[in-house]
Amino acid sequence: MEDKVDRRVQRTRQLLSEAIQALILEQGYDATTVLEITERANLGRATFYLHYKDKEDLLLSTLEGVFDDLVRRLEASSSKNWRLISQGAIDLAFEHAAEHADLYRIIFSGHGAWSISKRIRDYIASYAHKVIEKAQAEAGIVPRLPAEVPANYIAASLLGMIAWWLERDMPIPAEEMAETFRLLNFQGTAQFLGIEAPGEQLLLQEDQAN
Amino acid sequence: MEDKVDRRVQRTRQLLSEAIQALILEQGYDATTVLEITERANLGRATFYLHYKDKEDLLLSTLEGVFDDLVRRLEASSSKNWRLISQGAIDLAFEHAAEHADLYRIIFSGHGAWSISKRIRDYIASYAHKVIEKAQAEAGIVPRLPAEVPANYIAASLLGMIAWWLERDMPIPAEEMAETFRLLNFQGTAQFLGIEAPGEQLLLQEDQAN
DNA sequence: CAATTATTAAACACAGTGTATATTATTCTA
DNA sequence: TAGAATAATATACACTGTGTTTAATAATTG
Repeated sequence: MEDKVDRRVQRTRQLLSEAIQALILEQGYDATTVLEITERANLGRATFYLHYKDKEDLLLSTLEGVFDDLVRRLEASSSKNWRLISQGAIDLAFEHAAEHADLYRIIFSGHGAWSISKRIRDYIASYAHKVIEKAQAEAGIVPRLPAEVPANYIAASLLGMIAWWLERDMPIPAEEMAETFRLLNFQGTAQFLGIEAPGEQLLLQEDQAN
Repeated sequence: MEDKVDRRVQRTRQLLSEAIQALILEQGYDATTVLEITERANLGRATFYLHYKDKEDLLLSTLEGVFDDLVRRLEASSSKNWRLISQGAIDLAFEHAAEHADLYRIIFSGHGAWSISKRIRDYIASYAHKVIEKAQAEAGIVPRLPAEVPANYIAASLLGMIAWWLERDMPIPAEEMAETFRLLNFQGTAQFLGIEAPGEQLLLQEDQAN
């Protein structure tokens, strides 16, 4: 499609992108300088400023790509059935994180990537928002809370689980994590405490130790 | 107790602490310089380095205080009954965030405060870990997951809800947020979707719209 | 009051940033 | 494949902010 971009530009951007990723993982965001990035990429420092405003600009445009990829795959997996949608989206989230683990680590490591992290969270929340409303309409449920609240709860807990999982170097396979997350998120944590949840009268069957 | 600290030192640290908070809220962490901090505090720039290594050092020691306060209050509210403990801890978390909203905003705004944010999360997770194990032992439940997983799930979702709540300028009172969090966290989100949760055969009674 | 300790301004070397320029190298395209 | 267009480069420059040192001054302590 867009073959009009000069090869040199493609090459330069690619090299800078790779260099900043490697350096951030090695030394952290703050410790990484533009000079180091261009040295690692084997480019002149002035070249950097031909393409990016500053370090953050380069990092954001690097992460942007991964985020777009996630969005594309989520939209592509859309089906009519919202149950399958939410099921698939959760699978996809963990798969995608595993696939781009290094970049996700940069995102979750906080520095510099905060705006991206927030955008991902907001995107997931709005995605969850849609699913919730669709499901509620279908089931004829009268919402007890504005959908925004559970939507953000879902986004925060999902990202939190992914962050924790990556920090621990993914000790559990992605599918299992997705399953575990569904268990915790749909059913709640009460099942682990052997209690009925407070506030609402909801009966939970609990496993009995034998 | 520790009255041995020179008044001038107390005053200087206090002023620097206040100055950096105000400036970060006004301009963000990165944009704030040591010179600006000392000007705002009406102190010489050299004085800064008599007390702190750098900007981050000052910020961390500022936030440390708030974190210690939270921990102290959590330990103080300890009772024998773990149900009350977890109930009270959640209330306390939202109250404390509301009370120190500005500082929490700095923490959640990512920059510079990441290590504090992580420490708070880890502390909450270990707190939840203890509660889960106590509850499981008491109820004779055979854990289906290592307690670390639900513990981190709880920590992430709690902090996520607090962050969201502060970002939206606390549109809901703290007690209500705590109640909402308990609802979502203990019972899960399935109740909002009108489904039984997947993976496990667990019967949920759902509200029927009339 | 005298001793101690904190604050201060000033000057310094330094690291990193972002821009401008003239030259060289690569690529596009006709 | 030659010529036009564009990209990369080295170098130099001004600038901002950092962190340290020094010697003089001020505040606190006992």
